[in-house]
Amino acid sequence: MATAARKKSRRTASREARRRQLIDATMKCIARKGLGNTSIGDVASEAGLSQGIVNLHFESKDNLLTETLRTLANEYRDQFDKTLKKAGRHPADALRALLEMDLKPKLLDRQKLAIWFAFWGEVKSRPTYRKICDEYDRYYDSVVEKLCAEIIDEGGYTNITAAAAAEALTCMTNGLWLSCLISPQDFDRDVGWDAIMSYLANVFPEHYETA
Amino acid sequence: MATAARKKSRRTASREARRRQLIDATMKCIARKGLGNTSIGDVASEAGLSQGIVNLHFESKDNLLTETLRTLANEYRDQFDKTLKKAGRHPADALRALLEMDLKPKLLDRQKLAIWFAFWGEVKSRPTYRKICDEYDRYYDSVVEKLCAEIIDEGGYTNITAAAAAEALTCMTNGLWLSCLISPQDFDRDVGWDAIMSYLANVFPEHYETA
DNA sequence: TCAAAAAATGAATGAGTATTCATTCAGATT
DNA sequence: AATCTGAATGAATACTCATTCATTTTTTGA
Repeated sequence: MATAARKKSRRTASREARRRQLIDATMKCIARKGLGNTSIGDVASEAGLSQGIVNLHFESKDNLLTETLRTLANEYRDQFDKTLKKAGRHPADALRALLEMDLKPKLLDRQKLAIWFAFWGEVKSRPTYRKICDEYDRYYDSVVEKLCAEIIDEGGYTNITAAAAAEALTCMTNGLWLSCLISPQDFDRDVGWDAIMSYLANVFPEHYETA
Repeated sequence: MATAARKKSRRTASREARRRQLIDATMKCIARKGLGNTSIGDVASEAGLSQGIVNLHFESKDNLLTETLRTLANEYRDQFDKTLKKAGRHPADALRALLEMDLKPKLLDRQKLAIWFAFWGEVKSRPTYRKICDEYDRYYDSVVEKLCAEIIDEGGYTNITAAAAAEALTCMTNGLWLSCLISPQDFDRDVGWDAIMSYLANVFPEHYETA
């Protein structure tokens, strides 16, 4: 009947599913409109839900944004750990796999990058964001530095310290993200990969070959 | 008399001086409160002027922000050009000087970094910001790549292309900026410099020595 | 010295937005 | 079927903020 036709098929979902749905909507909005111009109303309508839904599930906008950053960071860490586990025992292979991961389309898409940079852009004025980013970064740095140390040990390299190599590599990937964001036309994944691989080949010649 | 004592010594300034004053105030606000939370009122009171002053001199907030980004970018380019000019003819010296400049306290302070990242964070949703950043970046990249090409030519290096070396170096400095922003406690200018120098020493061994 | 022009002010306007909450509704329980 | 529960709604509230503009202050130059 008339009512059936009008029925909007409204559904209720579990708390966790709704929160995740709203976080996904938030990410889309941030990528499209920027962090500063994303309103709670935007998020709700992106999710196809009503005005009050965000405060119902997250209490405040602040909270929603913090949880969004955490979710983003967790996704990255999961990728990181999965890559590390799959890569096997050889430190040189593991390191290569991690760097490759950073350039894989899945991570290196402008949508996701825009969200990372949106949060990084507020790091100075929002201590919470800084702390979250810092916490995760420390972990990646320690893993990469350890891998470099093992490679240096294996190869008996004296040309470089593990700290310097790790710093160089992590900075390079972060810098590539910025290039991709700012010059998408011009950005070439292969040139990026060449830059990283030629670094490895020059610094750890026993472990990596020039392309 | 009474009026003289009360006189607030209000002054009018030249159009250019006022604009510059307001841009400086904008930068301070962005560093302190973030781009999204900086209001026109904040800027005005940071400058010690009245509510309507920004629209009087810039017509709109959008305009003020765009002009602020341009000013920031111009400042960087001036530094860049001055460094290049002062560095002399040898490409290896010029390259080292440019990289050193990126790590100098003057540029590498969190105040300024916060502003850069604030704008980068909006690049995806504000095409104008992207275009401005892109325009300047292209120039730096071309200079650095040319220097690398000259060094490669001089040294007869076959281990790397100029494009890959330039990409690696510019990415590294940008990545160092991010480290400095996110982990200021932990960040060590010397480790950053080591990372860059060890790269140069390994890739262009005829031109740079290990520290 | 004084009138016209320019600069600056700050109150008023109106659009937008986070948050609240009384009400509605879908689905589970009895 | 009747009742209950918590999810979801969306209008109302109480802000904040960009922009406008009538008015005041300062500068200019005749």
